[in-house]
Amino acid sequence: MPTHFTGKSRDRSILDAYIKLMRSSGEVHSMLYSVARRHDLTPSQFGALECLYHLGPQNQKAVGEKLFFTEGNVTQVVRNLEKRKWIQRRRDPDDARSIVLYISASGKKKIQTAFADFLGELQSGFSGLTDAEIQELGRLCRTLGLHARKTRPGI
Amino acid sequence: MPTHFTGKSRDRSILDAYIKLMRSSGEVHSMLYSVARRHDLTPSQFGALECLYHLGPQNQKAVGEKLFFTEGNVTQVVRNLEKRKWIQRRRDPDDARSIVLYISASGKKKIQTAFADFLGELQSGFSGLTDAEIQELGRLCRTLGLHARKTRPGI
DNA sequence: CCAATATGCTTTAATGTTAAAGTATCTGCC
DNA sequence: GGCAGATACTTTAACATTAAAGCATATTGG
Repeated sequence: MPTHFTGKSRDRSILDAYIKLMRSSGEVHSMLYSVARRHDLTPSQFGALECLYHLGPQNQKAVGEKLFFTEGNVTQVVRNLEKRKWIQRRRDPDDARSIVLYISASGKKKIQTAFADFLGELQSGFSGLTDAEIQELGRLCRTLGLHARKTRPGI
Repeated sequence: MPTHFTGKSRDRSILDAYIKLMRSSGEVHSMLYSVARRHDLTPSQFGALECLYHLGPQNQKAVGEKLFFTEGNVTQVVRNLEKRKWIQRRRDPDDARSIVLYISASGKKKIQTAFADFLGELQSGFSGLTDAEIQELGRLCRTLGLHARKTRPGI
């Protein structure tokens, strides 16, 4: 959202930072999109596989929360991953409502390759920043994210 | 994309910053989403109206580039805005291929209200950061965005 | 124990987005 | 002038996402 808003100084800084935040995250998302595409995945599938790969088996609810999916969306993404044999779904013996997701051997292989590819792209993307700047960016985003979440109505 | 990746130090910083960037931008996008929804707009419609409001009449191509829409998507968003009488579309007399978009009086009113609402949310979201931090965040995002874009294949 | 409510997931319909192919117009080069 | 390629937009089909309603199972309070 480009803007020529001319208001109070802090408001201008906020809008400016907002635009740059959304632009940069958009660019980075484009990277993920093109990497995922190259490996025959959607960004959502990539995220879900990565989540199961690095964090271990979890139920759909947990995956959905981590990736900001809506409930119905998790069902869809997970169904497609199962169709491709990259994950397995098993009823949780302790809670019959819940379905636990396990990444398969082929799923691991798929995400390992795709993830390495993505990391390579990220390295290029972040190449203009020093280590200290990268950490500072992380810190600022974290603070922003927490406040934004707290502020959001209905959560 | 949450991760427990354990690799080289810089890689870890990059992935950590990446996650926080995407989380915070996601939260901020949720703000836009809920504000837009409250005003009976989609985020895309909000963006397009804001663009025409603050930057003046432009053709569809220009709007699409600024908002990262695909061509087909611009057509759709703009058609819906015209249906609601918030914009007008006029052939460019100097280039018959091009259609220039003008925001209408009711469109202005709509975006003024919605934009003020959104700015209020942004102020809350950024309330945890000092002016200097906000500017630093903007600077870091800008650098990242430029590098990421340059890096992206096929642009 | 039972009823009321909450939770985890699925289904559905509406909508948004994308990529690719198509149409009309313009520009540059011979 | 006229052809070849570029440009601005539209259309289409496939797919992703959302909200809302529905279903089965768990949990809580009487």
